[in-house]
Amino acid sequence: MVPKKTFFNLEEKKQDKIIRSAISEFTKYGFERAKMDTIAKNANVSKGSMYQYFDNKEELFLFSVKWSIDLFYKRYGRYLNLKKDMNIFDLFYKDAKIIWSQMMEERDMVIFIQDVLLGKYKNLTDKSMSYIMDMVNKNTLNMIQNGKRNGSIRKDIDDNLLLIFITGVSLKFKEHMMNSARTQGKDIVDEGFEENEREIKSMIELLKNGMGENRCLFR
Amino acid sequence: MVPKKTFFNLEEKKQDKIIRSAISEFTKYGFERAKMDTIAKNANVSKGSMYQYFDNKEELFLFSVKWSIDLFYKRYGRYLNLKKDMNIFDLFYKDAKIIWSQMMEERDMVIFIQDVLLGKYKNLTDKSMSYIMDMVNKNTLNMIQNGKRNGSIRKDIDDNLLLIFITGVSLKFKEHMMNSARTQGKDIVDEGFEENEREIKSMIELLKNGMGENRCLFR
Amino acid sequence: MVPKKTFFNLEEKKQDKIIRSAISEFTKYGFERAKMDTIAKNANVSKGSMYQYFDNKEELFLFSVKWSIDLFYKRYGRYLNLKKDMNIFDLFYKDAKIIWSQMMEERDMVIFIQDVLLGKYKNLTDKSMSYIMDMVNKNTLNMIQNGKRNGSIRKDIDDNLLLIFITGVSLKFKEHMMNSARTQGKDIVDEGFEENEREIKSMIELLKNGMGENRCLFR
Amino acid sequence: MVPKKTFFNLEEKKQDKIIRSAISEFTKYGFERAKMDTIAKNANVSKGSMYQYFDNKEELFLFSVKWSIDLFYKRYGRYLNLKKDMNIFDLFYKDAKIIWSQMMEERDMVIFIQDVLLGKYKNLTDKSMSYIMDMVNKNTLNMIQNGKRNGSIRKDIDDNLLLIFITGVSLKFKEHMMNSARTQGKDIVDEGFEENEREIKSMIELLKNGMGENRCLFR
DNA sequence: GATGAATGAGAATTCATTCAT
DNA sequence: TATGAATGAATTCTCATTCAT
Repeated sequence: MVPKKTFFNLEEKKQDKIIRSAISEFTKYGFERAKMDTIAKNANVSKGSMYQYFDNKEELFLFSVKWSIDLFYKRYGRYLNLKKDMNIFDLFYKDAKIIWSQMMEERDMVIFIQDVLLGKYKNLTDKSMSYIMDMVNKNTLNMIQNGKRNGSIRKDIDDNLLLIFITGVSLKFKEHMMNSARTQGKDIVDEGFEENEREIKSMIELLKNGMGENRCLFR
Repeated sequence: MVPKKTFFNLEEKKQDKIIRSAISEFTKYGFERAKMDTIAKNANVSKGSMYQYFDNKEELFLFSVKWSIDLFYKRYGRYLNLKKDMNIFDLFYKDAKIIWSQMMEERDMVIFIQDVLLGKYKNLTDKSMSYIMDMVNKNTLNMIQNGKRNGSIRKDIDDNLLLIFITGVSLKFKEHMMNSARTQGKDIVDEGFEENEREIKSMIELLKNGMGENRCLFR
Repeated sequence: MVPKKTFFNLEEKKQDKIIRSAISEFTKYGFERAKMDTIAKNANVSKGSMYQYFDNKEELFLFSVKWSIDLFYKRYGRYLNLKKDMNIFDLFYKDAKIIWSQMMEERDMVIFIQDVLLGKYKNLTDKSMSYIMDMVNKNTLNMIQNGKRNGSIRKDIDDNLLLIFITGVSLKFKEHMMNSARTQGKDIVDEGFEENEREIKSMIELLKNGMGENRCLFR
Repeated sequence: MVPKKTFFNLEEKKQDKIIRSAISEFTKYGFERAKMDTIAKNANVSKGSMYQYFDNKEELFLFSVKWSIDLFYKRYGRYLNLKKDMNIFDLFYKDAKIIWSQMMEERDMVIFIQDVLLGKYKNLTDKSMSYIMDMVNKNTLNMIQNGKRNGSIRKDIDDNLLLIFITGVSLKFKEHMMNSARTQGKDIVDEGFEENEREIKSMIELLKNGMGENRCLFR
């Protein structure tokens, strides 16, 4: 998962270009059909150079995953963070909004991460996948525990089941949003978001109060 | 997606063996790395024959998907069916139980279907994937509409969002169960199920009433 | 060192052609520079087929070695054999004669074996080289022990040193003969052999009685 | 075979280091698999610099050969030299002893030279190999002629055959010693030599008097 | 002179698919 | 129909050599 140092000697801009080229190719074609040659060319780099940076295609892939997650958190982590009084439902809201806005400028990366999380590359990532899952889950688990403490989350259900519950909804919902974004193209941006916002809120409502009918009306 | 008639001329047992061999290979290695040769050998069939039954690897894959779904419904469909008064939560319960018991004898197929549903083969299945998704979603959507009608599901939220909601939880939860089954090995069967049953019920509770704290106690 | 069974399914003629092509290529260019493609083409076989017969270039090489030795012994072994009363000097004589005549029809193979014995492929063969060395040395060692017993070889010197002594001379002398054969082309055959015979006899004289001056004249 | 003058501008120490690094690499991996990069790194020199010193890998190799021989003769030549009354058997003795002691401190170089002499690099060296062979053979041939003149070597056998005879034994025997040295590690030094000395003397005995039984006892 | 990043020609190897028997 | 040998396009990966700094 670690590129050779030669990679880190490159200008950051170039590093960027290479990884983005890789991400784009992997997302488009999957791991096997992705060609090193194409990745190289799209990054304006020679095939040979790629092998000075990475031992092989798998290294490149694994590092692309790490890079994506890291970048995502570096960029958007602060939005997600984690004020004492923030609860998991706000997090879901913010998270969804971020994903949505991200889809506008970083669609490749977002889709790539989504694919990874959905297990599209299971065979490859099982090894080092823990890295991402840990990162993602730790945060959520934290929120859940906070929520239990401050009374916004019910205490009678195991943390891990709650994690599965929210993660499941979250993944599928992100996928749904991404499909919308994909379909709508890059132009929608704001108008698109209104409709979207309504959906996000509905989802949060479901997370909070479930889909059963006779829920408390006064809430 | 349609094998040649030669395939259907085979004894059913042989058809079975071939598809199961394919499923196992695809699950283990993904589409690209799956080898026709290995699939053939594991089915005690010659490589050449495979091409008398299927035009190419993709056909084989696509048919394997169809076959899996069909078999699944043939076998377990009656359990899922669809009495007028059954609600989606009962469905979830049954579904989960089935998956669990299925993992014992048909783990390859179950995992394969799960992978397909999670989008691992998106690139391939986009074309004809609709087939399954339709089948699965139509059912669920039906239930949702039923539920709304008979008062077990809230009416203020869009059908499709409810679909996403329940599907998301369902997928992730199945994955969780499958991992448990995998870890525990084939021997657990019954003991394993007690713990499992508790989890299923917790999940249904969450689906129904959400994870928020101040839910109505009188329910 | 073992080809896949597919190789042995081939007509013996074809097997022959393939290995001879390999031997010729290895001898001409050494292991690294030898191209699978060329070997395949010269054997009227496709590159892909080569990999149905052998796992990789190294397997092919290793098997070529084994094949050469085996063939050599199958063909000429009987000449070398090993009558009770044959002594090592006769063996040397026969051996040299065989090499010489072999150079006429099997020059590639002979040169190849010679190269292997001389250690040209040391890096590759160290692993399984034992096979040949054993074969060659066991025979010679036998002769030496026989010789000691029947009084044609001095007993005051360690078997292994005698082995080194005779092997050293033998290798270098074969090389010398091969160079002659190479230089003279294929036409010499018989005339060439007269001169050759004189040399062989000189060598045996040296092996027997050494190069010191005051050797016993009555011998 | 001639490095660029830039090479000779280097401190002698550095020249040394570079060539030794090359020798070590060539010996370990053979010419093709030897990497310029590794050679450079082990000599604490940049890959680019290597190409300021040598036109290409082959030049480097060829010069390494020359350098080895020259060094060998510079260091040990005086021991070998060539007093009027020295005979070839003394030479063999000295030679062997030197090799043995050399194996202790210059094992890389010794092995390298041995490989060259055995023809491991035949394809490469054929061109300029004459340089070494000439050097080595001229000496030996001289000795032989001396020996014939002063009565220590029989006159009835052709010089070149005698050359082959002694060279063959010599090469194989050196190889044998080198293997011993390799096996025993660097610590043996003196104890190892006793056993060794016996072997050397046996070899000379064989060279002088041959391996035949009924040699003259009065000698 | 020194450096090490960049290059790309070249080779090994893989495997879906074809096809003669 | 069944077989499995044959094929070659396609791809990964290597490394000597060049060249800008």
